[in-house]
Amino acid sequence: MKPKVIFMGTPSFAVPILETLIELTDVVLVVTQPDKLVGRKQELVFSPIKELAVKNNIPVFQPEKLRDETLRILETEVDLIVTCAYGQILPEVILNHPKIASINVHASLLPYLRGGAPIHHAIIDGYDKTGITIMYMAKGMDDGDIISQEETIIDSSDNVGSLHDRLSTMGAFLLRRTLPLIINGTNDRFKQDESKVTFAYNIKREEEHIDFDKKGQEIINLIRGLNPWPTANTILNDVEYKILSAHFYETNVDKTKRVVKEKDKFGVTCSNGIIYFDEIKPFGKKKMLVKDFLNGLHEDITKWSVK
RNA sequence: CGCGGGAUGGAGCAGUCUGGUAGCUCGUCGGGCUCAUAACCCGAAGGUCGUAGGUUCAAAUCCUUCUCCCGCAA
Repeated sequence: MKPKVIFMGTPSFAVPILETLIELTDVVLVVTQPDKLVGRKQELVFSPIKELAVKNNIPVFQPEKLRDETLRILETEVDLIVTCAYGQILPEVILNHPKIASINVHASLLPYLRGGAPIHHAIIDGYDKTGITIMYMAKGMDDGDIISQEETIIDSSDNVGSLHDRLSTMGAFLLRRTLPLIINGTNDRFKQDESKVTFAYNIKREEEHIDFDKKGQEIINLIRGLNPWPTANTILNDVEYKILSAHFYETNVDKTKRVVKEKDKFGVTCSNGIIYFDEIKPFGKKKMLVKDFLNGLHEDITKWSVK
């Protein structure tokens, strides 16, 4: 007899988790964020989790505010609630509802990086490793007891895209190993070390703007930590450029924040060297290699302002 | 009809306001120079200027339609 499960999640990161649950358990209800009008055409788009649920004929529940619409869940008898990147806080009545437990799959090594953007901040904040935590849910944000963890090294070639995909797969594997232990009650359970807590809040618009007064490695981490989404930006000659990727050359610079150009590459000076751009996206254009960008440029870029 | 940007040889662009021979930087191919080269020199191929229609002696350029791409906002 498979355990009955309610799954709550929204983005593509959670898809392998739900796939694993569909295989190992009886998923009786999927809760996900409401469909959104998206893009220039304002098309109504299902979340990736809703797509998967519909494909598997699983009922979908999309409350605008879960806090005010708990009934549908409370009247569904289940053994477990599993969440992964759902996007809303769960009221305590829901956490306490399942017979066995409410657990969460979180994309960091808790107590590090509690919050909504752990993958981005793992790179932006310069962590050398991160991972997946499966945990009991508690009232506070990501502060419940830890059940199992698995770590991965953050490579210098990693960006949010590669790390996201790796952690997403890891999350599904860790859940596959941990779930049977939870069901038969033999899982570990230990508290988070509150003295080591760090936070990974959602990225704000202004945080995407590159501050060239900072050190090179910090800037590179920001660019990597925002690629492929939402991407770092800078304003050159009063036009916005998205910086998709770049590399850092440490050197003494006489003064900061100016454009430098050499042969087929260009960049901007920072406090301890030069950030050379590799892939950029000028306003209104597609992303392109710096080499291509310079080919089409017919003016002295070194006179451009940097904001 | 939410706001704005864009579409020109394989890539990135200029030319559009002020209609009059299709241009630039690369790439590709051929040849040359060189011990050699991603360097340099010479030459060549490659575009119905996103679509459809209109104005005109003449449209990449002016007017109208549609399609697609990109960013923002939600």
